[in-house]
Amino acid sequence: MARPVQKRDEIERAAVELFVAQGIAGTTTRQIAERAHAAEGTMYRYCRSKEDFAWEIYFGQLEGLMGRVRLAAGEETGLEGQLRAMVGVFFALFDRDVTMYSYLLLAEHTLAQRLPADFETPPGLLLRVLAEGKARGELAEGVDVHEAGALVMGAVARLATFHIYGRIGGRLSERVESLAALCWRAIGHTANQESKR
Amino acid sequence: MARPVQKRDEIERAAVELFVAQGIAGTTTRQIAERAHAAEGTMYRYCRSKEDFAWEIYFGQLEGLMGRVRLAAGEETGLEGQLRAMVGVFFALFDRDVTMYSYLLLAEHTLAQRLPADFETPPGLLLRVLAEGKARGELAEGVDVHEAGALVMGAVARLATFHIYGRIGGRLSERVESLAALCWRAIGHTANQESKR
Amino acid sequence: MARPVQKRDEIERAAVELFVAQGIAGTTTRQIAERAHAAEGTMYRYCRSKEDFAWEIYFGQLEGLMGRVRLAAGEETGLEGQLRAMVGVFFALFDRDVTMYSYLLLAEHTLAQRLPADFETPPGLLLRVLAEGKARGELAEGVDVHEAGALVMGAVARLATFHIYGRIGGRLSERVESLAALCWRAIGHTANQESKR
Amino acid sequence: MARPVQKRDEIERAAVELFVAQGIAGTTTRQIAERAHAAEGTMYRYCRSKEDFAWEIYFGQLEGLMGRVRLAAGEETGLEGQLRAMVGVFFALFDRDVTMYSYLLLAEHTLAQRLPADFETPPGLLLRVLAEGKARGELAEGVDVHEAGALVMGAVARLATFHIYGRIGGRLSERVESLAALCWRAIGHTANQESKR
DNA sequence: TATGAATGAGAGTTCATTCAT
DNA sequence: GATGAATGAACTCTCATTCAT
Repeated sequence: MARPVQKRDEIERAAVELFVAQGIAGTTTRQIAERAHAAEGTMYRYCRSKEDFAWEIYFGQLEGLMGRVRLAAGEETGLEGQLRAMVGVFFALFDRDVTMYSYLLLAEHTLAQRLPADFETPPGLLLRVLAEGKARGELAEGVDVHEAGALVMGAVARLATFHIYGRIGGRLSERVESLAALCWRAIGHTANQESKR
Repeated sequence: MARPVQKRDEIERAAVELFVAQGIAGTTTRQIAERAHAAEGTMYRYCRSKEDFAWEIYFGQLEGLMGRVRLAAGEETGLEGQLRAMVGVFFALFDRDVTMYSYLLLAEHTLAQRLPADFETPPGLLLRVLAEGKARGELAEGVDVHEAGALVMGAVARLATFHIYGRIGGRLSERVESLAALCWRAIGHTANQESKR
Repeated sequence: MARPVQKRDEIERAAVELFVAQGIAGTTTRQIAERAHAAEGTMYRYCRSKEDFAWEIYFGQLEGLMGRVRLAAGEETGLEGQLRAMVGVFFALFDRDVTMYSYLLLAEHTLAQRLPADFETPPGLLLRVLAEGKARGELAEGVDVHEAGALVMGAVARLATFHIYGRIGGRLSERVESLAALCWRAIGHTANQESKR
Repeated sequence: MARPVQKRDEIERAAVELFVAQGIAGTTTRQIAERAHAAEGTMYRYCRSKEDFAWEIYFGQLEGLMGRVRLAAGEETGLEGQLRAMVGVFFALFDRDVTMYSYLLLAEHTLAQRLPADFETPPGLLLRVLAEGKARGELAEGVDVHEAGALVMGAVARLATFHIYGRIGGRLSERVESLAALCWRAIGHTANQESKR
């Protein structure tokens, strides 16, 4: 009977953009309101505090991302395929919404601590997948799961950073194959693996 | 003449610890003073503003780190050795002072933009070293320099994160060899490289 | 044509209850709306502002009360009877609607100043009645009208307060006789008065 | 070594004056600061919130008052003398500091609820003294303690109100004798008491 | 008539900074 | 050099009020 909700999405988007550029604590509610062409009070219809708002956006997006990553990884049977699929999901998000990707990266240091203890994060899932792959003998001999995980997760995050800071251009999706191959060469068990070292 | 600049170090340390835990904007001068057992006004004998303080610490530490990285890389001639040496410097800092390592990592998103345009950062140096190595034919065929850089830089940063969040323990210095080897298998040119793929 | 001004009463009641519990300034329109099961904007169909609303309720109720007090006092000729009648009216209101009684008491400090200069308030009427009684020789010798008024008005107000805070129970109407007698003993002129002191 | 505390008293006084005139919720921190010739932030060196500030002033003053009332009542042995002494303390406070007296009166409706359960308030003490007097046979026959208490407490409070609103002038201390006598006539047991009624 | 999303002035509070001591 | 009381701009958040539905 009253007017329909109109401003919520704009405010959320404005907030994320500013959070990414200036940090959460460094962003003022006035800046958010201005960028969203809304009044300062309006965002408080959707949250109890700025921190709360930041958290809800983070959690909602992370849940969605994790769902997609799990789905993608689940469709593959081999470790190599799983890694490629996961990288693909991350880079797809990057290409579709750099800002949100950056927000998830940035919020990791601040907000991830508030996640429920049993919530599986991207690094957590990756480490699990690698451990399972190792159990199936798909990891190269002597490779530590955590080092492998750091390598893959780090490569994905860093390549995104390189893109954000303008060191590379184009779509990250186009680099899924080559980056996954790079990683696989480091950690994967292949037929002629034994001849190495 | 005894005890000049007595409180400076305590304040600096307190500040960095809090910056790492809460972000720069999220840390108050009062918190810093309390943790350093100093008065609120004291830090202003050493700087003009909180942001200034954060910047000076960042810049000073980064300069020191870069000096050591350059030195270490300069003592090697081959790319493989250079990479191992650089990883060694990063992990040595981590083992000696996790807080400062974390601060440099965190400040990258905020303060790195204020660096002089010609200042070479860790990723910048790494990419240069990789490019030079590639020119010497030391990179595996078809490997993109930026992807290689993302992989190495990312692996280093992520393994530190894993340590900070308690996924792994021990000293990172003990992992220099294995992590460098992992990276090298992904990107390095070796004799039996041709047989791969 | 059915149900005109449907929500007004509910809103008015909710408002008074909250005003009594939290003060007028301390009560929000949202609280009123919630308690009245109405929308936030609805009360503005009945008034121009919250303060206005508080005032209108106060003035309307006070007018009604004053009418009843005047009527009751007018039916008596002697001072003793007049006082008893007035106390009776106050306590009748208390028993019928504690909330409204409390509201009139509370609003005295805030809203009474906005009353027209010629508006007769309960203490004003009481003092006038006492002064007229004194002129008829019905007040004990040497008794100051204002002190007598303070005693009667104060006793009435305080006994109500005692009830509200749970110090006494039962209906105040049952105490009209005894309290009026108490007061009369203090201030009234009786045959054997001279023997006192 | 830093400058000495200078503003606290001015701020407290300004706050109480405004609280009395406009209520606690109706007074803004900006108004307090202006009236105290202090900055807005200064009051937050002495309290955690405006409500807190109001409470601390209330509690401190009430404690002091109760101490004086108890002392005064304790110096008397008969009920009549005790009542006169208590009225004296109340009126002495009124004459010395009307504002504070008014504040204690006003805050009764709002803040008294936060008092510890075992805290004895003025009405509480009065009722206790009356009950003890009654046990000693000093109360007139058939007089209810609560009605007597309401009469005394109410008379004291109302006379002050009459003064505040300009109905009477002069010092209330000069009325201690006459008001106490009035009250005593209503409730006290005297030799020729039996002849009454 | 009633709703409740939106508003924005202004509230309470924080906090980087200054400066008398 | 060091202190911490004081400052006041700017912050987060509230809430009386408006108005499209």
